[in-house]
Amino acid sequence: MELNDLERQRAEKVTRLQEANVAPYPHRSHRTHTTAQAIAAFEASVADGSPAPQVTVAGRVVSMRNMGKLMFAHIEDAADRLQLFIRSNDLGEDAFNLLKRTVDLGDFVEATGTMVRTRTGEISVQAETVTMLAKAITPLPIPKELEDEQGNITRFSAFSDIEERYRQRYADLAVNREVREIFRVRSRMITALRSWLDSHDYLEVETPILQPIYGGAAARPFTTFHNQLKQNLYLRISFELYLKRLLVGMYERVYEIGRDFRNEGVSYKHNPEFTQLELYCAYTDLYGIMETVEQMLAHVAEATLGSRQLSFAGQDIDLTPPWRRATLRDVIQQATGIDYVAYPDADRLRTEMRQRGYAAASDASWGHLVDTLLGEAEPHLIQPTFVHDYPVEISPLAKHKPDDPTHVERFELFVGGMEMGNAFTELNDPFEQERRFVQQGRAYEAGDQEAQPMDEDYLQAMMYGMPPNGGFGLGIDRLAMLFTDHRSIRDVLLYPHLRSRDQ
RNA sequence: GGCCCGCUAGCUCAAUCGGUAGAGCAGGGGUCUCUUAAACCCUUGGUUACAGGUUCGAGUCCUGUGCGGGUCACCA
Repeated sequence: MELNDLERQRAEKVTRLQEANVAPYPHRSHRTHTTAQAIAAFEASVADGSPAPQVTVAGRVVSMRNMGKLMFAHIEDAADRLQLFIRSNDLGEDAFNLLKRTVDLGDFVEATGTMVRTRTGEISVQAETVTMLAKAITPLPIPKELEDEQGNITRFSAFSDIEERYRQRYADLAVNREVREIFRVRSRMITALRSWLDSHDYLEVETPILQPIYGGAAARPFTTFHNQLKQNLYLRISFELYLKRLLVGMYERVYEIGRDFRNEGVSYKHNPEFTQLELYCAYTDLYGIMETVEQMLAHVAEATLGSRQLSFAGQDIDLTPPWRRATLRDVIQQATGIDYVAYPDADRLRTEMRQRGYAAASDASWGHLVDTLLGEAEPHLIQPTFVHDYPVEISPLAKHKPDDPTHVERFELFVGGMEMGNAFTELNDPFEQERRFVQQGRAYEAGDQEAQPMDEDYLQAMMYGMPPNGGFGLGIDRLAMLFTDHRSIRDVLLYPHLRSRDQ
């Protein structure tokens, strides 16, 4: 370990404790109360006139005010802070002086004593003993805080360097309480999703992450290799094909929450690995899925935030069903003035787009150009909106509309200007599915690296008969962004992907 | 990948036209038995991201590299 000056001073304090026969890292704590429980116990004793409770509390030292033979400190545990009122008289001179010479901000300590109210009215522990639980060596950037009459907290020189916060998330979490809350919200949100799905007869399953053939989405995969089997493998880009095989196997409602991996650009809304919910439901279709999604997410919002209304990027969003439904054609026409149906091939659509001042890559297929146009509309889709009826070219796993073979029964869900999810009436005709795979193969050979490879085993499954069904995929990270009002996916990932830094 | 911005003490930030690298907090030494951004006195701490260049002299100007942020492209 290479230590800087401050760390060296703290390491010396470890030695000082050892010399005084005090363990700097004792095996266990003897906490009897969390800080909140200690305060509650004190208030209860005041209410019924019983003697003030004796407690042992534990936590990280987050502030200290030393006054010679008297010391005030706050400790913080997972939820709250509590003041320690430490007097030389109560501890004994030796113990008090040792504490004074060895304790730093950031250390974990335990204090035993009686709950009291100090002269300024703050509920505190009047400590009889203060024990080191874990000496911190690297100083944590714990900011000073000022709380006004209304309880508003002003922080001074808070740890705010974005890069360091991501790289050393433990330090970020330790000193920025609101960051801890983000991940509590995220966890509640996922719990609520599971609970809703479980109570609607969905079975949670797990499917392979290491796959010999990837598929189910338009994306480039990560590749890896099994040494002993000498087998090339891909990290999954979606769960879709494995989940739909389970409908062949007579489960009617299945879902999985897990990680997808896509070997693509990193941005404020893309991380190389991200969390996805996919669900499949037999005997329903795209329109049934719309209702499922509305009900589910309205429930999740209430269970997580206590409301169906939320605020994201300065805009009020209402998740109360029913949600707006609009065709892709209408949405694009409203945003760009272009009716893509009137330009049914890539050359004509490209020309029209360029005339109207939109970028259109020379090598882009018609489907990609339509997708580019959707990108123009996306930022305007603030309230929850099901954008439905997509061109078949960019939807190889969806069933076409009964009256229009050029479009499929598919929607993408947009909220807050972000794409949140994607759903189809799932294709279950093995002959049609084979033609779509062949078409994708041609696209791949033509240079589309996101085209999906043929999956013979998936076709085999479908040939045994797959019930008509609807499926839905939801970006959990993006939902977390929405629920916590953060515009960067990195803010809702505990450990976002970052480049390695030179040592 | 293109373009723009950033990187200075443990943390948050200064540093004028290119002229001795500073402050607050944290740390160390003191005073102080009801403080709460405690206060007061003294004080340690720097490869200015890295490598090179221009210059008598570079945190500052130039080139390159790294990392991050933004944006465009890509990406359902």
